[in-house]
Parts: sequence; structure tokens; C-alpha cells
Amino acid sequence: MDLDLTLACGQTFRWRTHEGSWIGVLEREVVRLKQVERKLVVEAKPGKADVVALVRGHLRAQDDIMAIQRRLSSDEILSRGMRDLKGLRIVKLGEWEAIASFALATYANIPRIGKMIETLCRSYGSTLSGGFSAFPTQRQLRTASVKDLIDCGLGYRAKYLHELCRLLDDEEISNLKALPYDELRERLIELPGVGEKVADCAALFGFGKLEAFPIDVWMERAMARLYGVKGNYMKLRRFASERFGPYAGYAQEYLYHNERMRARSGGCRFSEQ
DNA sequence: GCCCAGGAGTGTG
DNA sequence: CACACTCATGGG
Repeated sequence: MDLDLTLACGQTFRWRTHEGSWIGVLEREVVRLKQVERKLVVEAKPGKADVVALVRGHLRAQDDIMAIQRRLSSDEILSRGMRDLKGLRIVKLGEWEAIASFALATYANIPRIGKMIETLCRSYGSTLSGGFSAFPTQRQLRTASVKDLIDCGLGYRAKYLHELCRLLDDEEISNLKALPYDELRERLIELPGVGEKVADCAALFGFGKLEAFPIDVWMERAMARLYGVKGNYMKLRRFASERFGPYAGYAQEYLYHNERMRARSGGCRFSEQ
């Protein structure tokens, strides 16, 4: 497992590097993670919470990653694309945090998404030790007006979050957690500010549905370039489902990061000429 | 200054 | 169904 690869790349927006380790918040715990050789060192303030269990859950330690990678390696193209990404893991976020975060993630780049979310956490989330903040609950966000949320830098996304935190109480989230992927997806898409792509991100990163296959502009490029597949969301999703099966979500992460890395290194070479 | 970003909603042909 | 347009803004 590679922490840098896993935490720095757009499935989660709250982790920050500091002096060679990663600091973030899981539920209401401030956690520091550091990779030492093949071990993962977890630091947190002593307390009641089982922080190691939180970390294991967040990094999906229960996944049989070898079996998943073996299954996906049967695809020649993907096998090559994931060669340098073996340490990448899909993370498990809180359901509400995932829905809210990816509803804010539309038409914005990753640094900006992180900034929006950080501002929200500091403004409306519970204060934790060391000046960190928890992700705000729906109840906490209900105290914010649309203008308040605009002032957090959300732009046109403010009205969506304003509605979402009222629509999704804990009971509704609990109901959603009980649904299989297809039904969950349909229900999520009914929410304001949640289309196909945001629904798939929430399903994959928030509800742990590994068969979900979110498609953004990077994934469109990757699938056109590597597989020659173009078309609407439904067509691309069907292709992925048939090709990658129950682990399409992992395939998506490998393709997504591969495409972004390629764009970055390509840009460097170009500017050197 | 310019381009684009882990899109969605709405209206039109 | 397929497009076209708008939304609001900051990072690179």
C-alpha cells in the first residue's frame, strides 16, 4: 500500500502532508499516518476510539487486494496501466461526507475542492484537538444560509449543499446504506446537485460499492485513448461493467490516475522542448 | 489574462 | 435521444 498514491489524488480531499507523514480526520479523531518500510504507523491522541480500526476501515484493509489485482490483470491494457499503481487503494469515506464532498466537486479542480471542504469544516464542523475540525454533520450545516455557504467559496454549489443537508438526515443515510448498488445509484441521482458521476463517486468512496465506475473528463480521455470507446455515460459504464466486473471501481482508479500522471509528465516533456 | 476543472440542471431541436 | 447553454470561481 502506498499512502502518497492513495491519499493525494482526488478520492479524499482532507489529508495533508506534514514533515513526511499524513494528517487527517477520521470521524472525530485527528490521525497521523506514516509509512515506515512495510509498516504503517498510526498516531493519535489516546482515547476511547479504536483509531487503528478507523484507519483499517478507511484504507479498506479487508479487501483481498491480490485477488482484485489478479482479476483486473487479465485485461492486457489495464494490466499495463496499473503497473506503477499497485499501492493505490480505494478509500472508504463516511456516507454523508462522500455525498457532500462530491456534490461540491463538480467543475472544480482538486486543490479548490480541498479548499472549499476545509473552509466548511472550519466554519461548521466540530473543533477537535490541535485546531483540526470534523467534517460538519447535516445538522451543523443546516445552520448555514445559502449566502453563508457562498461565502465559503462554494459558488453555485451552495444551494445544492443547502438542500442536501436538509434532505439527508441520519435515518435517510441509514436507508441508503441498506440498498444494493443499482438502487442506491437511482436514489442518489434524485438528489439535487447529484448526477450520474457524483452518484457513482458517492457509491464507490462513501458506500463502498466496488462495482461503481465514476466517469469524469479524465476517464473519458483514458477510455477513448486506451480502448477506443466513446459515447455517453451509459455506454462507457456498460463497457466497464462488462470488462471489469465487480471491481470496476478499482479499474477506474488505476485508469484515472494513470491518465492524470500521463498528462503531467507529458506536460513536463513538452515544456522542456 | 487565459484556460480549465473528478458536472448538473434546464431548455431546445 | 443529442446538443447547447448557464451556473460561479479559483488554481495552474
